[in-house]
Amino acid sequence: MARRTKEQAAETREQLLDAAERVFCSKGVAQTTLDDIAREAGLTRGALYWHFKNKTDLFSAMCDRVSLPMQAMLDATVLEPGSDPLGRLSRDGARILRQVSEDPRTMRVFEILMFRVELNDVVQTVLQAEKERGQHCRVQLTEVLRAAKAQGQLPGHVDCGLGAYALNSFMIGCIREWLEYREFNLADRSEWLMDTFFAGLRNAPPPPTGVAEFKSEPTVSK
Amino acid sequence: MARRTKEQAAETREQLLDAAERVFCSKGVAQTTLDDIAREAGLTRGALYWHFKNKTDLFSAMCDRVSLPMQAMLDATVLEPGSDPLGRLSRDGARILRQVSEDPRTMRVFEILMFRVELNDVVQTVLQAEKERGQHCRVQLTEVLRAAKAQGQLPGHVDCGLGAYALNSFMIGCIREWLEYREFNLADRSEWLMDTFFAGLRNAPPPPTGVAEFKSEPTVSK
DNA sequence: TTAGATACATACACGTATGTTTGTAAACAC
DNA sequence: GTGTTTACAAACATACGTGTATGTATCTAA
Repeated sequence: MARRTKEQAAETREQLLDAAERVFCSKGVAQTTLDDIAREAGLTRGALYWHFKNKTDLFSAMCDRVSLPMQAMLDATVLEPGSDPLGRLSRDGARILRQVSEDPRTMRVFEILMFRVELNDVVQTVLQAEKERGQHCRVQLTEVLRAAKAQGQLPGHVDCGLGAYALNSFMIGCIREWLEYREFNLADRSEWLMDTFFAGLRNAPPPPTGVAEFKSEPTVSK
Repeated sequence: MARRTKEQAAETREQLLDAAERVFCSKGVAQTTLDDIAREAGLTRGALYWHFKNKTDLFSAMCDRVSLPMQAMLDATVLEPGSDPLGRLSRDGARILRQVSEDPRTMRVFEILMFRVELNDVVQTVLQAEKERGQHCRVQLTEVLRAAKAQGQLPGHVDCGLGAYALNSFMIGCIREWLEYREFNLADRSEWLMDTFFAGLRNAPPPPTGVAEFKSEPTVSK
């Protein structure tokens, strides 16, 4: 094959990433061969090994294409100050649910991360990064809930760390279950779902007595 | 190796399933070799191929050891009639969260199903069965929520199908996030989490106008 | 204009997982 | 007590994916 211009080479790189998204999504990461991806893109493994070190490197690049922008969006919304923390949290959550259900790339990568990849050595570092992003996100959510409590939007007895965990769990669960069944239009329901969750937080019962705050708990080893 | 009695053979079969649980959980299903499992059990692949047809068969048997009892429990709690549907749902949900965080076998199998398996051909039929169990579960949850609404425990405008989806998503998300981070004692918090969720359902805002009921929505194809 | 770098395609060597076949010692039937 | 079946272990054949080495046509810079 002939050498191509830099722009053309960058384009084939994107084509390889697109092909990886599709094949990973349909066959699972471990089950797909590098040859599968190359052929899906109309190329050979030579092109793949030219642009990426190996399967791990390709997977990492594919995840970054979605994760990095989403991380930036999360950071921006959390850092932005305001007078209605709970309302903004609800709207941002609904926006994420909408994006997952409407943007094909986000949808596919989430589906891969939730169903089509297993935590092992080949993707360990990539998923470790995703895990740390999730942890970072929960810390930020806790801060926002604290601000909401300070402004009287939440009852004083709510454990903000646990509330952030519940919020994160609810959204992850909504995304996962919707991706698995796709029985309804998630975008139309995302606001109701988020509002309903926060209605729960605002009307939460007091925590059980004798149980320490979330943050002071020791990490349970595996 | 010598032939062993029937009881001893049944015992080695259990040992193989135990070993599979451990190795699947630590290395991921696709990444583990049948030789890995056999050696973890102190045996050889000969024993494995004697007791199971192949990796798929072994995986299936391992899942059934946990899924079937849990399915039975769910069915029993849903079918049992009573005067406080929401309260029983909350208690049963908390019980499941507790079991996941306290029973090692349940914990490992959930971890495998959530993080250490990818949906591909080798486990397709098994995961398909799990998926149908989930669907069946949601149908039953919808019925319970309808009963709760009929008894005045829920506002009339709540879409019970969507509520069941939210409940299921919340629990799946709680289990998934707890398994991933294990930052606190889930059993101590399970009741508060469930109560908080149902507080949200009881105080849910009315659904957006112009959006059809959950059940009448067409299935979104992939 | 030409030498070298680039962007791939092709071919090959290697390791490794799988399924199967064969071996074998003990349990069980008779 | 003998034959047969059981419950595995050990050995083998096969296939397949990876990584790398090599080939090559084009682009680019001097």
